[in-house]
Amino acid sequence: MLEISVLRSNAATVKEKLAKKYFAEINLVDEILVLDEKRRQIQKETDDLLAEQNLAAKSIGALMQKGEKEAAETEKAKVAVLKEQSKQKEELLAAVENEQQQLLVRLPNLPHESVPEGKTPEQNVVVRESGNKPNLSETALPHWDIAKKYDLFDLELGVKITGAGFPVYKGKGAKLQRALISFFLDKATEAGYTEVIPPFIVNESSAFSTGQLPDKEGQMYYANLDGFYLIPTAEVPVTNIVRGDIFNEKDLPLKYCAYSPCFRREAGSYGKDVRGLNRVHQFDKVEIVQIANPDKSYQVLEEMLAHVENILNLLNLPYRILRLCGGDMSFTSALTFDFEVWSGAQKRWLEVSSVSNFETFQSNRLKTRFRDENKKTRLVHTLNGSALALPRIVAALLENNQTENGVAIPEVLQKYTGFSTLQ
RNA sequence: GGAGAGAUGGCAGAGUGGUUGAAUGCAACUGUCUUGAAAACAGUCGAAGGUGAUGAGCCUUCCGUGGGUUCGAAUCCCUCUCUCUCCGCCA
Repeated sequence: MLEISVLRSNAATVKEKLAKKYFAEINLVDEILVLDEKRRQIQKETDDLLAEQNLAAKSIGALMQKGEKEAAETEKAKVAVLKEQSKQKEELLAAVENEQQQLLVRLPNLPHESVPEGKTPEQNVVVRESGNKPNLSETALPHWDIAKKYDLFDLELGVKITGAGFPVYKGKGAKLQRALISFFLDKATEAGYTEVIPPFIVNESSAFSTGQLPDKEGQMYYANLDGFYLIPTAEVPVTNIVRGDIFNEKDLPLKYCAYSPCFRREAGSYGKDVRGLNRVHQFDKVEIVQIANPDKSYQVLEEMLAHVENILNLLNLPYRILRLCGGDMSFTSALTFDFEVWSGAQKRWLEVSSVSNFETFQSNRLKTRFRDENKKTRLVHTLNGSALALPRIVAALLENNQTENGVAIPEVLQKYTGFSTLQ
């Protein structure tokens, strides 16, 4: 949620930036500002009425003590009138505040100045490409066929148990999942992130604070009996750890990492793009989150990018980094970099990580602040990134490392898997 | 699931109708002292909104949530949520 103060002082700039994100309802900005004007006016009137009442109540108390009953009764009658007026004002105020909030919540975050122009994924900018694409023979198998060959995971079985998009990992395939999770968590811990195991279902407040609600309920599984949502990413519970908190400047940044399964309804297309592990409803992911001083958050973002890049290098996967264009960025993000790995048999790039700075968009909802050097409270910046999401990593590993004698496991993973080849 | 108790500032803990946004202690911050630190002493020390210059000051709101009673509520009444203790069930 954007800060109202930003709209107030920079309406023109805000509109320009929203246009860069291809936001369709730019007129909302003006509507909100009109409401804001109205809100403050009513606020003032309400406060004045309440102040009058408070004074009267005090004087009644004094009169009662002096035994001046009649004078007290006169005052009481006066207060009754004020009370009626202030009650009406308060109701009006609540209505206007609510209306303003409803509109404010619909504005996406403003893109950072470095965000490239563009509307579609094709216009994302490749920052760099690294690693060598494997030379696979024409008979190289896509990962779903490799999985079948070595019995690593079974999607049909998942259909029986749940439905499409819920893989059942088996044997060495399951072990590989566990190995990757441990490897990723160890790397994050080495980099100073505190490991947490959060709840995998969250309440409405949490889903609202990180920006999943309102409007994105379609992406999440919902346990309606309790009003809980299955998390689409660990970002939601982990970022909500700091909801409502005020930190000292010296305590920032806070660094958390967490493994979690992620549940996404992903109402969308079916077909070859979503075969195998390319897109599933439940998958595993290790997430890194930082709560940062706003003056340093872009350094933090760089650090997080370097962290993800390092892991991909260790896994020896060819990857590229994209700077997302305005039109392809998420609602909540100010700047996002996507990491894609090359999947040799499918011959396509697969997104395995998305690293973003949300600036104050989430913290404004979370009410997460810190005290700066002048003891003033300021909103923190929140950042997060996948480090990493497993299914497409597995897809790329299987495809790129396939040989006639099985699939070679990257050396860094072998101490976690306990085997060097999948066969 | 049943019975009881409770929810106050970063923490602990007073406060049961009238300058109480809230005693006191601890923590924290600033200063004095000290070669430095500690100790001691003095002071400061919640948040949000409005108004003002993003200052001072002033006003409003907030003592789990939402309602109610009253001229006036942290304090009384109701709702909900959560926590704790005991019992039951259970990985």
